[in-house]
Amino acid sequence: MARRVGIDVEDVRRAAAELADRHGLDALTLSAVARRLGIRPPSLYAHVEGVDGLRRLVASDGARRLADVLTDVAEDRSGREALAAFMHAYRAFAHRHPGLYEASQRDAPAPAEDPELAEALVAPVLVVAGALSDVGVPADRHVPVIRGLRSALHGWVDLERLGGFGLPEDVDDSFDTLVAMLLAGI
Amino acid sequence: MARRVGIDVEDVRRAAAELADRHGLDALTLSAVARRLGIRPPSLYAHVEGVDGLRRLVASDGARRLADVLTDVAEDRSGREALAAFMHAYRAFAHRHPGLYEASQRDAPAPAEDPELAEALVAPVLVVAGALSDVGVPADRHVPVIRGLRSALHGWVDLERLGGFGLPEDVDDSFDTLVAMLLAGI
DNA sequence: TCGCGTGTCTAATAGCATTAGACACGTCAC
DNA sequence: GTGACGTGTCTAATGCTATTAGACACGCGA
Repeated sequence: MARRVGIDVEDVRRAAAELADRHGLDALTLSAVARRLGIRPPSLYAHVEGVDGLRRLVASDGARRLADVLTDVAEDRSGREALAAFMHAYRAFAHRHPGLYEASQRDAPAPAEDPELAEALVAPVLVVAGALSDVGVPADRHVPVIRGLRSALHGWVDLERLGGFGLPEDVDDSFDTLVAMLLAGI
Repeated sequence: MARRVGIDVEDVRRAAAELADRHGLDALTLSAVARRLGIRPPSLYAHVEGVDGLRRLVASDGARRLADVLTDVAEDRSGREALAAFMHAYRAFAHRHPGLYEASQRDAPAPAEDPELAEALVAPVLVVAGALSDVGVPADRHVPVIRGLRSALHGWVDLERLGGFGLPEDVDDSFDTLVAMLLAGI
């Protein structure tokens, strides 16, 4: 009555990511993942370090995929066009993968614990820094400006997730306004 | 062995708010609140509707207090000065009351369920709208601009809470940059 | 003084994470 | 081919959480 399936960490990651994206990060429990994989909850301890490990797994997956998307979208653009594309890609990722996105911000392992991930996260920063240089932002202002852009984007998608925009005005249009505001403010 | 204390909804609110601010919103459980009040968890059901009710209680308290602070700070100012003061007050509140702030964004009851709260939340919006008019933003652009400001502020304090700003650069200075960026972008 | 409502309690159920320890199965050495 | 070992599962048990049901004490008002 054992060895029914032969689960893999990759299987756990896939199941957890789908669960988080479909039912929210709060629904990401060991029990739910085990149910989905057809095994019992304690069996998961052979693959991840408890529920914290499960969350880290999803978080690093999400962070890496977000970083890849953001790096790619700005690859063959520059200046304002690159920045605008970057911002739209950020929001699009959060919409497509709400669970992965939330996990990537909440539970991402510290750089010291996952140096490979930390390195992957540098790429989009460099891309944005390049675009900022294109539009004349001096290098010593890159960090604060990037922090501001990141805050605005994260805040936007988080408020969308929380249902924070109650008024009937068009949300896509408002996002375009935010992009324009940020580009003008840089 | 009953009627030891004589707890009040206000007592529950106070205990819950302090717990959330000191140990994070995840530590806000019926068990923890009951322990702090010296009663047993089931006794709390006489005051709130389970853990969801507890969270709504904290959330509406936080939302109202945040709205009051924001309304007050911009009261005797106008234009850019009012907007800058508003933004700094927003961040300051989130720092002083991290649990209340997070709850106010995550668990605030829907306007239909708490009309009185919904009305209180209108005040800061009107204040900001007035300041936007001061600096020449047409009324039909107020909603998208306010959404953008709110996103940037929420994203900033959320990333601060999550420990998202890893680099050594000064965070206060970066926030000033964000304020300047937003004011320039409006 | 008696009754009733308020606010507490205990007891019990159920879901979650977690640890300990048993065991089956495939693989690899011989 | 066979035996041992490691991998990955299982059951059993513990503890914490929320929640419901139902008992009961206390004080206030009739």
